[in-house]
Amino acid sequence: MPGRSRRSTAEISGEPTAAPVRRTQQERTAQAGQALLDAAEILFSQRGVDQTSLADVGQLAGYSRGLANHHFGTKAALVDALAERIQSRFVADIDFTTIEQSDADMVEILADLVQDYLEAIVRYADTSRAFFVMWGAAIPSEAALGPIFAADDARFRHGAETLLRAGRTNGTVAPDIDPAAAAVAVIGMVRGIAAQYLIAPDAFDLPAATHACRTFVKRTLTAP
Amino acid sequence: MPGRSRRSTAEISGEPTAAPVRRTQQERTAQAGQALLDAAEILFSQRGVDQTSLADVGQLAGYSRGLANHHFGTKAALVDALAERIQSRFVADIDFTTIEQSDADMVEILADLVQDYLEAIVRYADTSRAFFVMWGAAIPSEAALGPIFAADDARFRHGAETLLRAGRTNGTVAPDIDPAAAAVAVIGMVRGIAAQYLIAPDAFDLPAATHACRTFVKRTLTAP
Amino acid sequence: MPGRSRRSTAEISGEPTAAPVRRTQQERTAQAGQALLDAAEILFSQRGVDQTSLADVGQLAGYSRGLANHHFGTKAALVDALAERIQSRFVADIDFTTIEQSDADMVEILADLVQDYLEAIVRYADTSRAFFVMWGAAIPSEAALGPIFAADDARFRHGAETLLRAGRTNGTVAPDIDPAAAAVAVIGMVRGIAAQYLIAPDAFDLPAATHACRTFVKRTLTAP
Amino acid sequence: MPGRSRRSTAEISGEPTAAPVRRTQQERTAQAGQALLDAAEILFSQRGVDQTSLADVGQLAGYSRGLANHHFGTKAALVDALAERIQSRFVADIDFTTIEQSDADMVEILADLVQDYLEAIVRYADTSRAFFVMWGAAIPSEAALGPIFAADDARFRHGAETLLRAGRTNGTVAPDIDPAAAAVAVIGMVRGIAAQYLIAPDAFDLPAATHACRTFVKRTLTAP
DNA sequence: GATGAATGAGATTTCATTCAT
DNA sequence: AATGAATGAAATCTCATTCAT
Repeated sequence: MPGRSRRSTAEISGEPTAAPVRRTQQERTAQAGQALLDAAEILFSQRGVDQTSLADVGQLAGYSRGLANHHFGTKAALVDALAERIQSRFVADIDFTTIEQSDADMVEILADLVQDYLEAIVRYADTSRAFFVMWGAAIPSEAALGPIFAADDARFRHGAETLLRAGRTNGTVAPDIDPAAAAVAVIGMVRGIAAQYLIAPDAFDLPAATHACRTFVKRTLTAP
Repeated sequence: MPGRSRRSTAEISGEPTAAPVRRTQQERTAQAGQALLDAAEILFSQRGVDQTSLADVGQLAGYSRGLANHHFGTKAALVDALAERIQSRFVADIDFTTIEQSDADMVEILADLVQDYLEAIVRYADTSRAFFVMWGAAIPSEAALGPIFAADDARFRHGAETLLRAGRTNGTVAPDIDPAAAAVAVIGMVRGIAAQYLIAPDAFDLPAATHACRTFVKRTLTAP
Repeated sequence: MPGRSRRSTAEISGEPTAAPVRRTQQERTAQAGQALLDAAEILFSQRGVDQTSLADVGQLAGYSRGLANHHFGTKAALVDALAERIQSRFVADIDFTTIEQSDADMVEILADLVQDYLEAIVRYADTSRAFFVMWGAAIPSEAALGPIFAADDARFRHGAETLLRAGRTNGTVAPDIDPAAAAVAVIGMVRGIAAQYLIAPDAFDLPAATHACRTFVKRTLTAP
Repeated sequence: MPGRSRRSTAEISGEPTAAPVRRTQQERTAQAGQALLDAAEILFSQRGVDQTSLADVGQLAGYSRGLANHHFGTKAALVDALAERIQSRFVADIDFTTIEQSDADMVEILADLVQDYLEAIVRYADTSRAFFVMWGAAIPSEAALGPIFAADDARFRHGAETLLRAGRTNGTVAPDIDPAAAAVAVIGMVRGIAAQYLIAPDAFDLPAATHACRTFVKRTLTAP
């Protein structure tokens, strides 16, 4: 999920948006759609996907029991739409083409991204939890969500791998590092830390773990 | 999940066990219970917890539609029992009291455990997937499974932390490492790699990622 | 249904009519109404009344999801309107007052009508099927359509009875025939043949059955 | 439908059977199944298939809202089962092999069957109406019931055709009659009369129509 | 102990109808 | 006049749970 850059200011309210003045049909529809996704996000984060009914979503959004189904057609479509929205909101806005030609310290950049990600988990706890709930629901081998989250994981790994490859080229990443394998490990580390945190937020010191995570990235990957 | 030591020989059949020689009632009950858990493990790994009915579990186990409920009382009890069984089977059989007095290289031991864990994921794919499915189901803030898996995570972290603390004492772990925070990161890394693998087993090279994971552990934690 | 005379040229398009030159509002409304009925006819014949939604009707007619309801007010009104239209289109254009004074062979006239009817079934298959679908829907004792189709059946029987009565008067129909009862049997025969055909058009030879039907009428009713 | 021989004494109660003492599971199930079909028969005859919910069926049968679905799995299965039951109850118990070698007057036999059928319609009005309701529901070209009732019609036609063919062989049926085509007409006649009657039982004199029907059969088919 | 029939709550989904544009 | 968004009732179907055998 996250990976959003530090200066991002996007807002995720977390509260069902009260419907203000309405204009065109299109706007009404778009507004309803967002309110429904906001509601789904909260409910998924609290109860999980399967324990949330479409009627609950519609009502928390301030609409009728039937609207969620009317708007999305099926529950699967709602889940897809929410996954899509979270992913697009949190996709790192990194210009990889620029990076590939840069002389910057790629390890430092990666360490910052990792830190951003883990800090975003706390800041956008509902959204993050909803994301991880869906990520977990994607694990069963026959899960419909599987391909969607597999693609998301792949995109993330690819981003990290690109950074590492650029770092090997410009000499800031240790040459004996396998970029693809290290990307799996780094993405795994942040996802695994986030999941532990979301299951039991008070069980450990997240800032300390975030710092440890930085240390892992920097000590292991920096060119000697 | 795993963390099981290399020499472990525990069996996870994955198939409904054919009933052998008949013994006492108690043994028959225990056997039925194990067969039901075996079946639940497979179904959870394939479809997830909510998409699996108790009737399915009973029938895949080779018994009646009603047995799973009769045996466990409620579905929640079955889920708990399975979580319990997987956790107890995979608990690392490490003698921490011995370790604490040892002067072995704690980083090496940890690296081996990490590798064991990731190799076990492939070997016991059904069991592992069932575990991660339940782990994911524990993320929603109101999830009944939350405390169970929070405790499991804590036990794991505690094991790693104990190792690291012993390593700092005997000088094999870098003194600037925070054992608790590093434990979170290491456990996160293996769990996160495992989850990525289970969502899309063919998306990356797991042995390479396992090697990268070892590298992270050794480079970051080894005393200079 | 049918009973239409051979020279009838009424058109039943079956396709959503493409809107031609625009005229007055009233004409546009009437045109939309016809297009909606055309669409309903096709859908009823394919799926039945209850499996057809008003939105489907509007869209097949080339209009919006909402128009069918807007135009007819309720679904029941649309069904009534379609029943009405089919019945009025197919009403036999026979001048009974003329016939009653005629000395034509009434058995021959009836046999021709019967044949016309069965030939029209094939020619206007969609319309016919829609009619029989609604006729079937009129059978339940509490069916709203009951009275409508009861009246239609009665009109048909009355037509046949009038012919037979005239035939008895002018000596072309056997005197021992009960006109009312024979009318029931004749109408039943054509309706029953038509229904069998519509349920399984390839199950028998309709022209042969039509010929057999003529034979029944002529042999039974002709005065000796 | 009918065609049942005169001496048949099978009972069709038409009232939800009060559940008496229960024995084995199998008997309980069979009893529930019959009670559900009895209830479905009544409801279908009153309201039609689509206006009858599975919950209504269960409750009229004296069971729970959920039983109809539990027992039959889907609504389509219930409809099939009822169609099957009515057909098997009313299938003419005629020994065709005997008939084919007989010297009996086949026209007389057919006329008796036709009369039996129409008299059964009145005697078993609920069952008959339920049958015709389903027959009507089989008319839409995409109806799932289509094949079921097409097969039933075909069986009936085949029975009549066999009689006529035997009659041509033994000289009791007019040689210029096409057995297959005449069978379509005869079956059509009784079905069509029955349908008219069920739509409006008071609109005409059924005994008179039955007599007319006999006349049609005898005058048309008897060998000169 | 084990089976499976029966219950009934709850979920998704469809759709006629109402209402705002 | 026409569109289509939104509502809410109702239907089918699933399934944990209870109960009789």
